[in-house]
Amino acid sequence: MSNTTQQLPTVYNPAEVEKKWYDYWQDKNYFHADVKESKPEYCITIPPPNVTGSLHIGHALCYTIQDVLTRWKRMQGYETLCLPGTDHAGIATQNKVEQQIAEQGLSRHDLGREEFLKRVWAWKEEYGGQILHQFKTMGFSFDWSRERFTMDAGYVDAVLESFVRLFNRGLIYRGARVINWCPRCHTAISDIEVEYVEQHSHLWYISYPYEDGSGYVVVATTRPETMLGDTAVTVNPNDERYRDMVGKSVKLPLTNRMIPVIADEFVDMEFGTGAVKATPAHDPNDFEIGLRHNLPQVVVIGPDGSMTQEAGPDYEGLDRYVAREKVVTDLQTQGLIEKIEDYTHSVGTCERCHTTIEPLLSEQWFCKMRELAAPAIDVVKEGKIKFFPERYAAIYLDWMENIRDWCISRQLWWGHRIPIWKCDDCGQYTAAKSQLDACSKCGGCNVTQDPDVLDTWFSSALWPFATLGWPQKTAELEYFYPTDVLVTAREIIYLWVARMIFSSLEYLDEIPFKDVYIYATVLNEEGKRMSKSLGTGVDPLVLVDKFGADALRFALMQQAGKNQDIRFSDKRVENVRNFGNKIWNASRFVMMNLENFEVSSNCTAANLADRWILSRLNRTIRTVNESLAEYDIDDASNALYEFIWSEFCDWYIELAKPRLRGDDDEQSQARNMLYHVLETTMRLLHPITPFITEQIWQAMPHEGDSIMVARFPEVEESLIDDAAESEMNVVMDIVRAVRNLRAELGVSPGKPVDVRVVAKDDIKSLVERSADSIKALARIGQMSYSDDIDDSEKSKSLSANLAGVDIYIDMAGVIDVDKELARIAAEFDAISKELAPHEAKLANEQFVSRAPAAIIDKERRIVEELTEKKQKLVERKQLLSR
RNA sequence: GGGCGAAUAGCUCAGUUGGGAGAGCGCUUCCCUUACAAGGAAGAUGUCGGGGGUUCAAGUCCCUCUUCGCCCA
Repeated sequence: MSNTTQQLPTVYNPAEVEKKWYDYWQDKNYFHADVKESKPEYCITIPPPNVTGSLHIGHALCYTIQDVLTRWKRMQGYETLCLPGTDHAGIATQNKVEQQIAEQGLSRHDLGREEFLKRVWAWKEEYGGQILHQFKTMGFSFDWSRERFTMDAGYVDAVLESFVRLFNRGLIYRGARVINWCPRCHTAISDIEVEYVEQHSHLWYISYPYEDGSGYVVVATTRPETMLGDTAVTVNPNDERYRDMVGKSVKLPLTNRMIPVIADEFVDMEFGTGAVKATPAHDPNDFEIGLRHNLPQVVVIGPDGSMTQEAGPDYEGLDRYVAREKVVTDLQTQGLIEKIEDYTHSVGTCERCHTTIEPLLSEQWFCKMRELAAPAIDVVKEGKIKFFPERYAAIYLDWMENIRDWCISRQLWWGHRIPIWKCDDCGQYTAAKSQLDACSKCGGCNVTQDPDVLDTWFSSALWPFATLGWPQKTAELEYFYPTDVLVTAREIIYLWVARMIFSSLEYLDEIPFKDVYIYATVLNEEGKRMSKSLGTGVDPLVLVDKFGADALRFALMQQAGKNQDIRFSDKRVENVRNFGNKIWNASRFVMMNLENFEVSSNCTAANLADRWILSRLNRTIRTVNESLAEYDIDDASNALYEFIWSEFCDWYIELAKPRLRGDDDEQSQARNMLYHVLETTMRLLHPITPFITEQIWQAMPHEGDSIMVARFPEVEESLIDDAAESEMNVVMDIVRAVRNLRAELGVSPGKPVDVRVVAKDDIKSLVERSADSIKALARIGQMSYSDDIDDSEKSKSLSANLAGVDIYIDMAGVIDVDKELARIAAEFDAISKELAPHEAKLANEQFVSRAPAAIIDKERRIVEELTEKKQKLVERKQLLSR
């Protein structure tokens, strides 16, 4: 050990060391995992972030969890692979590049498909995957040599392979259904890409006259312009108000069409008048109703958001919102608006461009889901895949059991082009992995490939196995698959977790991962969702600059439990930065005392403090391992925080100080213990705060090249020592009591006080054995013992009364009697208050007869203890009052 | 509308099978004691959201209400 440790700065500076160690780990190739049949494996394929993305706090949380697990398992001796990559993010990426070329006044149509895609690739090469570099700042130990992208060659092959298999199984079909259409992006988008926004609008009540002239039925709607596409009025069959109307026809205002009144259970009798209009081409629910009742589907709003020819000559070509105004005005003119109410409801908007989504009847490719879903339901029901927290399994199952067919086509250019060719001669579709020149059905040459691309989720559903080489039968797939855990956000359960599961079962007949851990949503200090558009986001990299990656990681992990959402604030990270500094200084202290230190392999306790700290250390090791296994990373983090700060630093180091000034044996023992406990603690902490632990570990005597490949601590049960812990608690109580008295007396901290200890039997022996410790920690000059002391002496002293032991500080008669009496009175009240419920329990016959003996004993002990304290206070009061 | 979660110290949150209410931040007092002032020591602070119920015993289990949040429709 060099002397230089003494010159180490008293403040830990993360910026100086973090990059250095990350480079070191990469140089040593520690992140890389290979097929090693002799070793157990552990594998995570990280949920690929969007290639357009940059790191936000939710990512920081999600991927830190994965890195903690990865580092933990690696240290436990598993061949550990954490495989990174990005997702091509069809619509998001395409939008980025469209915005870019729009600055030059160009649209993608001006460039043409081929040229546009070149631009997108160029953009991807230059700006894409920025987030992966940011991951390095966070210290993530991902195997960069295996980085994947959902559009790299091998991955494309996996996508084509899976598509062709599904198509040939008859699970992919073309159909017309109501999908989420973005009139600005001109594409279908998935449910998750729809953001619901509260809007203040109106509820329009429109009268539809009965054909037979017998009056009107009034329907309420939030979208009057769609009435032009109505093909029925729907009521609930149980609704008595309308029972007689079902089967009648009404005249659809502003058109010449007659539409029927039908009955369908779906209708909510409470909404509006209980009668609603059905527009099968512009509402997903009405679409379903339409199918059940064979209603025509009239498309009145086109893909660009303006009214179609079907809307009639008065409206054709008008924007849907202009048409809304006109429809209302025209209806009012005819006296057909019964009333208009204010109404607030959620409106779907495109998450990319915030245009209001148009539910639109559209020809798309769909994937049949029932058959695929069935085995995916079973594996969760049978517990082959477990959710953490468990409750999310129900959410998954509920969605799976009510699954709808999946719209997989997108009217975009950036993505995996759908490998289907349509034959212009026979009209048949053929799916093929490579360019098709002739129709597989009729042999004709007039085949054209479908212009659309696949939903991005179609490809990312293959992530856990496509990244490991599927459809090739690779050694990686054989060895690392199924992966161990998927860590993801709850809104992804349907779109991703579910699809990964059924895809894996379909193509590999195997689950993709054993566990699914759903992490918390990160909120800001006000409890609002962090969002870039709301400006409520926190940039993790700013926090890393300010406090270090370790601090951010630990702060997130402290809150990464199974319950609540996380309210995040800088203050927490700052606090952890201080914790890091504490560790740093504790380490400096230990290292200052390790000159010429030889590591000895065995470390045995020589006294109570040693037994205690080893016991506490091993309890911490147990907690950390057990908690990580259950994804209770908050528990692991807090156990470490508590152990390091409140036990090792506050007590053990202080207890070691006098021993370090003692004889050679004592010194050697203390140094050995300090070294051992600190070194073990660093290994235990490493998965959460990799940088500082490496920095300290490297500065200590150590075996091996890096803490990240050192062995993770395992609990030694034999070192867990209840007796030592309870004895140590007595010692700590005595020290606290003396300090308390000193504080009350206003004795300056440096000045020793003389103390008389009155205790009997085992406590007395304990105090005698631990005298050096107690004297050092409480700054006691002379400490004397006796079985009792006489009243005159008592009256000259200040005292503290603990269980089995009393402490007196001789005041040489200069006690402020009034002050002391007041203190006694206050303590008496406090103890009485504490005692009352326990006495009440024991006075209760029911309790004594029914409660377990151990509990009754415990209550008796409490009462005895408190009563004794009370009694002593009474005596003391009498003494002082004389 | 359906489902889920939350309500504990001024603030942010822990509280495992029911058995003496905890931490961090903030606050008060004292202290630069040779690891650390990003620190140390000593303190103060709670009708565990309201109301019922089960039990010898409820922050913890059950019912109900209120208020927030999320997911789905």
